[in-house]
Parts: sequence; C-alpha cells; structure tokens
Amino acid sequence: MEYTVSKLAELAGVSPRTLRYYDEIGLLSPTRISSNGYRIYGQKEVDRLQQILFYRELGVPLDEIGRVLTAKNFDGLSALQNHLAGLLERREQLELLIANVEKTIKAMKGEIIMTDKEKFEGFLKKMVDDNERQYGEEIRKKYGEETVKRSNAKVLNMSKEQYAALEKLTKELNETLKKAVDKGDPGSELAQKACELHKKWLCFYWDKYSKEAHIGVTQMYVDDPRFSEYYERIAPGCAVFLRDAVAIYCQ
Amino acid sequence: MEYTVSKLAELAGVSPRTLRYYDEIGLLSPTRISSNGYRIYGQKEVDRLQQILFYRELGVPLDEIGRVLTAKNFDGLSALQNHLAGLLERREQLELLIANVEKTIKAMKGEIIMTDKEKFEGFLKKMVDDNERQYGEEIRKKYGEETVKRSNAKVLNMSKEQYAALEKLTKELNETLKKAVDKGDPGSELAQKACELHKKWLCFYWDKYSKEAHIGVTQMYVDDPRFSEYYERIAPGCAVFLRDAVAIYCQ
DNA sequence: TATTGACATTAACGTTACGTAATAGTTTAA
DNA sequence: TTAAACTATTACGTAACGTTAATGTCAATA
Repeated sequence: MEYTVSKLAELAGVSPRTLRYYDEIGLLSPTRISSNGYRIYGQKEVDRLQQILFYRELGVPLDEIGRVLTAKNFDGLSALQNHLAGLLERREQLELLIANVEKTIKAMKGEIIMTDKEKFEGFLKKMVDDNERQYGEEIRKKYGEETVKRSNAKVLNMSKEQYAALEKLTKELNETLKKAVDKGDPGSELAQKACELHKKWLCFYWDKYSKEAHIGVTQMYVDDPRFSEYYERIAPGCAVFLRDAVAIYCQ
Repeated sequence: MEYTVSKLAELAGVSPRTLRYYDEIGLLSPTRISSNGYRIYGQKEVDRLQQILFYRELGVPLDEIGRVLTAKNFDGLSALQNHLAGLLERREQLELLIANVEKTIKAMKGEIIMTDKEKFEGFLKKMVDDNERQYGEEIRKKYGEETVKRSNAKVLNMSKEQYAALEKLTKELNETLKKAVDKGDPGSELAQKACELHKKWLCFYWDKYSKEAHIGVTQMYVDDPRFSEYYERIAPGCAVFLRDAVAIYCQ
C-alpha cells in the first residue's frame, strides 16, 4: 500500500504539514519521491509513524524519539525511564505551583475581605460622624471607636474555622444573590433569603447589628462606585437590587 | 535608589537580557533613560518587577501578567483562578502521561524478558537437539517439548506478584554481578552469590535446573553476541566473568 | 593620558513543533 | 476545457529569553 502525504496524514490523524516537517528534520522520510515530486510512503513508514506518534503521545521530544527509534530495545527502555524521571519532576514542580497558586488565591481573597473591612470601618465612622452632628459627641464617638476596635479585633482574631465559614457564607450569599437578581423581584423569597445571608455576613464584621446600619450599608453599595463594581461582578444591577431587597427585609 | 540593568538584574535574580526583554514588550519600562542611553530603574520598577516575578513563578505567561498587574484586585483574582484551572488540567494530563509511560516501561521490560525467554527456549531446543544426536530421540524430544511447553506456561501465567519478584531479582542479580565484575575474581564470595542469584533467575524460566544447563547457558552468553551485548551493558566483560564464575559454582 | 576591563546599547539568530499563508505546478473529475 | 483538489517549496509567527556580534561608555590604572 502506498500513500501520499494527505492520505497518510488522514490515516494517522496528523496534518500533512507534520509529515513534511518530519521529513525535513529527517525523522520520517518517504520511501521514494515520485516523478512529479510527490512524497510516497510505504508500509514501513506507516509503522514507523505509528511508533513516532506513540512516543509523541508520551511527551517525548522529537529528536529523542529519533534516537529511541534507531536505538535497540534496551536504549529505548532507558530513554523512556529518563523521560519518566523528567515527568515525575515536572509533576512535583506542578504540585508546588498549584499549592502556591491556591495559597495566593486564598490570600488575595483574604485581602479583598480586608479591603472591604476597611471600607466598612470607613462607613461606620461616617455613620458615627453623622450621628455626632445630629446628637452630641463624646458618648457616640466613644461608642463608635469601640465598635471599630472590636470589629478590628473580631476580624483579625478570626480562627481558621471561622474564616472558612466566612468563605462558605460569602459563596452562598453570592450565589443566592445572583439567582435572586435573575428572578428580578426584591420581595421574592430568594431575595429575602439573600438579605438574611447578608445580615449574617455583616455580623462577621459587625459586633452589633441594626436595621438602620443594614439599610445604610446597602445604600452605600449603590452610591460608592468601588462597592458597586464589586457587586456588579456578581450580577448586573445587583447593588440596587440588594438595597431594595434589604429595604423590604428591614420593614 | 536608582538601578542600572545589571544592578536591578542582580537584585532580582534575573538576567539583564530579561529586563531588556520586559522593556521591549512593554511589561516593565525604566523610569527614565540617562543621557548616555542607559536604562535607569527606580523603586516603583523594583516593586513591579517583584510582582512580575511572583506571577512568573506561578507559571503565568507574561502577557497575562501584564493584564493582571494593570487590572484591579478582583480581576487579578479571577485571572489567577483561571490560571489555577489550567494548572489542574495540566496536572491531570501529566498524571495520564506518567501512567502511560510507566505502563509502557513495564511492557518493554516484559518484552525484553519475553525476548530472552525465546532465546532460552531456543537454547533449550538446541540442548535437546544435541542430546538427541547423542542419545536416542523420541523420549528426549518429548521431554524437551514438554519442558518448553511448561516454560511457556510458566512465564505466561506468571502472577503480578511473581512478575514483581522476577523484576526485583533481576535488579539484584544485575547489581551483584556488576559489583562482582568490578572486583574481578570469579571465585569471590560476591561472584558466587551472583551465580546463586542467576540460578534462581533461571528457575523463573526453567522448570528443571541442571548444572550442565547452567554452564551451557552462560557459555551461550559468551558465544551469542545478542546475549553478550545484553550482559556487556551491565559491566564490561560480564558474560565471560559469569561463565567462569558459574563454572566454579557448578564444580 | 592612554589604555584596559567592566559595563552599556541595539540587532539578529536560535530554540520547539508545527500552523498558516503565499506562490506555483499537477492531477482528476465534470 | 476548466475548475477543484491535490502537490511542492519558502518563509513568517509562536514564548521567553540565551547567545553572539558589533559598538559605545565609564572608572580605574600604568
């Protein structure tokens, strides 16, 4: 049986270009060149190509494949063993990489949470300041500072388990929010569940929960573009939706 | 603090070429170019380089690093998560590769063993034939055939455990042989231990052991270049050494 | 002061295993 | 006869630099 490039290519599941390339680097040459200049491959070449592709599947570089195929069995074996050693090393490196990336992701998530925490603190301060302008000052101020202090301590002293719980809760909240926004009704059961989760979530940061603060913070999500951006990523229109839902929730 | 290319390169543990390349692709440009045309880097660039190298460590391609660094936290996070997904996929592929290569190595080892087995069978036949020429024929012939038959069955029906034991034994034999050849004395304790191991090894293939056959097969190692080659790989002069050692062993 | 050695610069090729044109000739089917 | 479907060679592009090569600049020494 004789094959031209594309016939053999189709037979072996590679591109004609690949066969020409293998010819070019001397890895697989055709039996002969026909009078019109076409490459003609025979059965021997088919077999060799199978072998080549076999080693290629194993990730052996082409020049090594060439050496392996011309070598005897024994050399082929040690070549493969070398290759295996390389693969094992690569796997170890990959494991390290993965572990590092995962760690980094965790850290980044933590950072975002911390960033949010700072924003909340800022919000708390603002709320307190507003209160102060409305009412007297010292008592409220002192109360505000303590709140912030306690919030600090709360987040910083979070145990691993608590942190994990917060992560889980965040995920659940985001998913619920997304689904609720898709439905579109801030008064829906799902939306109210999201509010409930959001309240729980806030309580990870806040020592003391109040309806007013809850309403205030969700309003801030709408007003402050840095917050809006965060929530827009969860779902379009999410900040506004959450504010409206919380308004109902806190009635 | 200002740095020239090689200063920064040394500080960060990369090559000057790398820094020029990063400049070329716009990933990290120097603060300014001094009058003599030298690249001058400042603290900001040092920080950015640290970040770049951090992501590079994680295997993120340079163009993606560029995007990640200009993006906000959140984008950086999702970029990393994407990257992680890619890594996990690569790990799976790598696992498959490794499994396949290991399987192939096992198969190749088996093949070599099988090849040897055929050679042994050939030897057995020859031995039997010689015997036949010397003695009568039918009984011996039948006996020989049965031996071969049983040898076939024995190897083909080898259990995984037996196969593993054979592998272990082969390794031990080869190592002992190598050490013994290095010492140089076929009568040494180590050489005789190698003979003992070789006997055990033969018994994996042979149903029935005889001193004459043992001497004969090691003589064949010397005479048949295909065998010699195999043993030469273990140590130079190994075939002759083994024959001499077995001659002493079988006295 | 002239020279030397250690720096700097840009330009350009090499690395892997092909994919993807571009250009040109050949075979085959309609 | 013509067009489709093949063939060929040549050459650029890919990622992230390493490695010359040719040339220019700076600081220190003979």
